[in-house]
Amino acid sequence: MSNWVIEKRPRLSQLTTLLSGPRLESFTMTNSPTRNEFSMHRWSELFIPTLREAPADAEVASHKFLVRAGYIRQLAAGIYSYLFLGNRSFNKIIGIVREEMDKIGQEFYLPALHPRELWEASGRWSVMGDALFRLKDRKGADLCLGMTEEEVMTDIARKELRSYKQLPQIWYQIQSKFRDEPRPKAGLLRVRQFMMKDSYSFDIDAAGLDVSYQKHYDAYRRIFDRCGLKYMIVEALSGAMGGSESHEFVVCTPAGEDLIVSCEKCNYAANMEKATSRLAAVEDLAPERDGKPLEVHTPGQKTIEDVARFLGVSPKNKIKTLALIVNEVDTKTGKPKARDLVVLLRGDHQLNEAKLSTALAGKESRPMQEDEIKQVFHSPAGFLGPLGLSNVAKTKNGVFGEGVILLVDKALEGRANLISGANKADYHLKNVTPGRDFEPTEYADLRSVNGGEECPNCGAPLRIDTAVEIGHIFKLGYKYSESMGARVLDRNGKEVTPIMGSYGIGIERILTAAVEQNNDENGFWLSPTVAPFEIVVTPTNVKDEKLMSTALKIARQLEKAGIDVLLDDRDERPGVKFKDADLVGIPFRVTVGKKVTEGTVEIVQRSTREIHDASIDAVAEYCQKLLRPAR
RNA sequence: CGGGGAGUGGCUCAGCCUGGUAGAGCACCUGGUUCGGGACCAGGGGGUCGGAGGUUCAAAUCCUCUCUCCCCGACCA
Repeated sequence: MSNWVIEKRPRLSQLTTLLSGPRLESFTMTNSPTRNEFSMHRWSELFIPTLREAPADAEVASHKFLVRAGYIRQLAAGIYSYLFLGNRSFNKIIGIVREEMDKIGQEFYLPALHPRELWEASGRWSVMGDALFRLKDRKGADLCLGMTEEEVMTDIARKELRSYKQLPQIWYQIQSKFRDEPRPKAGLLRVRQFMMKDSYSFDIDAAGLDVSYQKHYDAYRRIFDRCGLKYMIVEALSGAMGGSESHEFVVCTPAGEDLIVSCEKCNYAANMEKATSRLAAVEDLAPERDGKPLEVHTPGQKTIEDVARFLGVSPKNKIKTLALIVNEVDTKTGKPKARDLVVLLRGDHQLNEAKLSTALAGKESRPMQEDEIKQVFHSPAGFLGPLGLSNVAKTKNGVFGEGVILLVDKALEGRANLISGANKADYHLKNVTPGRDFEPTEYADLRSVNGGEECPNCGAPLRIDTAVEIGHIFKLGYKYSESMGARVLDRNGKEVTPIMGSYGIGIERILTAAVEQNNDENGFWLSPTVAPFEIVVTPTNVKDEKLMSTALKIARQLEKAGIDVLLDDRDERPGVKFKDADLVGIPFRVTVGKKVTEGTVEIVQRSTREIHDASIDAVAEYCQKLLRPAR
């Protein structure tokens, strides 16, 4: 019997003895250079259920390949099990995150199950709506599953932090998070349970927060670099409540759901919720007659395009009028109340709901119903405009006064002789000039950027890409520390509220993005730093003792060199083994085949398909050289 | 929540329209021949046809209800 059979891993019965015995610590399963013979990873003994075909319900590449490669299996909509390979890759990603985070902060492990009271203290019990998983315990008390851990972290801070001397603090954890997504999709891209690294910083002042923020910015770059991702850092919306700065780390891929605006020339990049652009000048129409608003008959012309065509003008000279209702809370009674909101945009522009929400200090809005429109405009939809609105609200110190809120996009500021609806069926108005014919409550940036518009920094054309968000950092400000009552004494013995930052990384999104970024028709490849194994050693025929002993020898050499190696010792035809090796994401393959008689084996790079011949004794050295750039 | 689609062996699917008691390919098990890109031959195991109710002598197939999954939209610090 050849020696490789003798050295097989112990059977389960032996294993039990080993695990209960004193050698427990030597039987670890991680990538350890001191691994013993027992821990050699042999494909024939592992559970790596590869599939020839993708499941019918998989659409995006990462979903298809992660299932086919035996990384994951679906348990329910948006809930996945990670099998052996998936978990290994996962743990490597987490390892990198942990190493880099440990350089700037301290790891905690917090509960996933939170009491209602905590989320009521921050106000998010009601704000989060259906996205929050809620449950009751046996006593009927309300609990929820954490989506993020601002509340828990801030709770610790408010109970423990007393003095400026204890600041700054950066606390992080790596934990399952739960979100009851209305529509989970695309495999691991949008799920209901996911692993997240989340960290929180507590500083005495804004300058301190800047430092904590920058530390995260730098750590995130190191993390994503080490994971081998090609990513972008873009400006993001910091939220309506007190936030001042925010960046998203994104990977561009058609499977993504975020829209990213970036400049082709300079380094300007922002997500759609935040992006702005410089607009090319538009020529205003010449005034007609006396230049005052003038009714024109426009029978049945309801859409912007209809009217523009009918009157022979560009949509850029038209005002788009949107009728909305804002949900407010009455400051006196504390009861919810609805308020009319009219938004004006240039005819060819689209409303950006995130920007609108910012302009409304975070309040939610919805389109008006037909009867509400009638009541406010005394006109059917399709012919709405700002003129004739009664009781338009004024702004005092940034606060809206009583009346209808009229928000006008900045692209309309300074324009003249525009066309708007006349608030009368089948009529529009010419010569409408903002500031003269009507006074807005406020001008604001409310529109979405279109591809091809000019970069706000340098004027070069902007492009729009879809992307996956893999990390997000932002300055929270005082939102949680204030509402939950975290206070410390400063240098002067005065009580102050610490300023916070919050920072997240989606662990499965790193894996997903990597697969999206690196795949072909046969499978995908990962950076050696996050691949479940760095090298797979593939003897083409396991019944050939010469091949098999050589393969085993090489695998041992590689392990001794500290390389994470998988030995494909299955009694399968070479084609099957090659196909599987191509599929499962391992970046290098050592093929032990017919060239062994000449004393060489092949080293195949999965990404490029480059083949290098190496002499059997020099394989380890060669592989180390290949792996070095990634490590 | 609105619209669309799909649930039949582990995977991909056929059968349903026109009811007669379930099939293919792959995977799996045994034996044999093979062995550098998902082999071949022979034999074999495996299915409450998503669930419940109804119609019928008889239901994967027709009817009603329901559950689940996928896609588009709404939604999404």
